[in-house]
Amino acid sequence: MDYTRSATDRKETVEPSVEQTECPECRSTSVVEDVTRGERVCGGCGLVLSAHRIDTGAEWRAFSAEESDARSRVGAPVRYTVHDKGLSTVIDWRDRDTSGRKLSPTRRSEIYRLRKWQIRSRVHSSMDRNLAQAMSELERLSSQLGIPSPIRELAALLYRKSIIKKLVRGRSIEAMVAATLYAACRIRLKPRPLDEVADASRVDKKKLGQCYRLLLRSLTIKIPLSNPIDYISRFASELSLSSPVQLRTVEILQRSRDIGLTIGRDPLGLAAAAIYVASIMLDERRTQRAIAEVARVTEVTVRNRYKEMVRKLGINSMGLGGQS
DNA sequence: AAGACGAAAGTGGTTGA
DNA sequence: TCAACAACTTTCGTCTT
Repeated sequence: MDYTRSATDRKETVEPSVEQTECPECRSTSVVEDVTRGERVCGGCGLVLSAHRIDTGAEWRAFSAEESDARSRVGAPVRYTVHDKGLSTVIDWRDRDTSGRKLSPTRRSEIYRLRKWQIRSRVHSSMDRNLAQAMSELERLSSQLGIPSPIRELAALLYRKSIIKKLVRGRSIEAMVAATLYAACRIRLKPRPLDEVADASRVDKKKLGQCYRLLLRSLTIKIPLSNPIDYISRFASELSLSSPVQLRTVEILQRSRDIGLTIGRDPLGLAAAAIYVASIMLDERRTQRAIAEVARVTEVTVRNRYKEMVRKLGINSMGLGGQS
């Protein structure tokens, strides 16, 4: 029997790293993976983005289909959303092998040693229990919020890190799960309003915010400031607005940023106001209330932001309600 | 009657002494 | 650690479409 089989024998299909796949030279997002050379190369300009990556393919050659099957590596892909990463081996207490025979004395002492270590690592079993609970909560939360699985996996990875750093101790699992999910969404530039995440879980906004900030400090992850533009496609589709409106909204936000209208302002309020203005300009008007609702801000905020935009961007406001 | 407006008071988080 | 502060929310009365 082979007791040494471990994660290194398995294909790593999940990409756990947090880095962006955009070429710093030409801004192209087409990145070519060259697994045999262990490099990632920009498809636009050929710049090598990272080298010395691990080749996850087989390290032997196969000359026929059957051979390829026989020699391929085995095991399910490692997944971070499964609490034990899909790897689990339990050493039985009986001194018998799988066919029920007694073990030889040397084998027996070897097994004894392994068993001892498994018991010693009980720490891990409490961690496992925590993880199992956390992962089912993560599953529930993200399906309720409609979070795609790559982001889930990232959240799961962050959660693992925070367990290792003992951040969960003294805090509720739910709160930490919600915080990691919120963080994962932001890292992948698909931010969700804090309120939305808080509502979907049983955690209040304050606790969620605290956990999130803790996460940032302790894991030292770089998280891009949330950009109002990242909210637009989702909000626009919830309001069933056409794509020209979305484009106009992006334009308005970019101009607002250029004149410093966005600093210190809630990105949600900015997104909402820009959508409001664009919707009126292109004759697909939505009420302040409706927009405020999907953006989870108040009508007052929408109003204040959009008044500023109209005033400072010099949008001549025919039909914009304001004083000519 | 619904939507928009704006004043005033309250809230939670950040900043600087 | 505390007070000042800016941004945002809540609430409410009034005006506009």
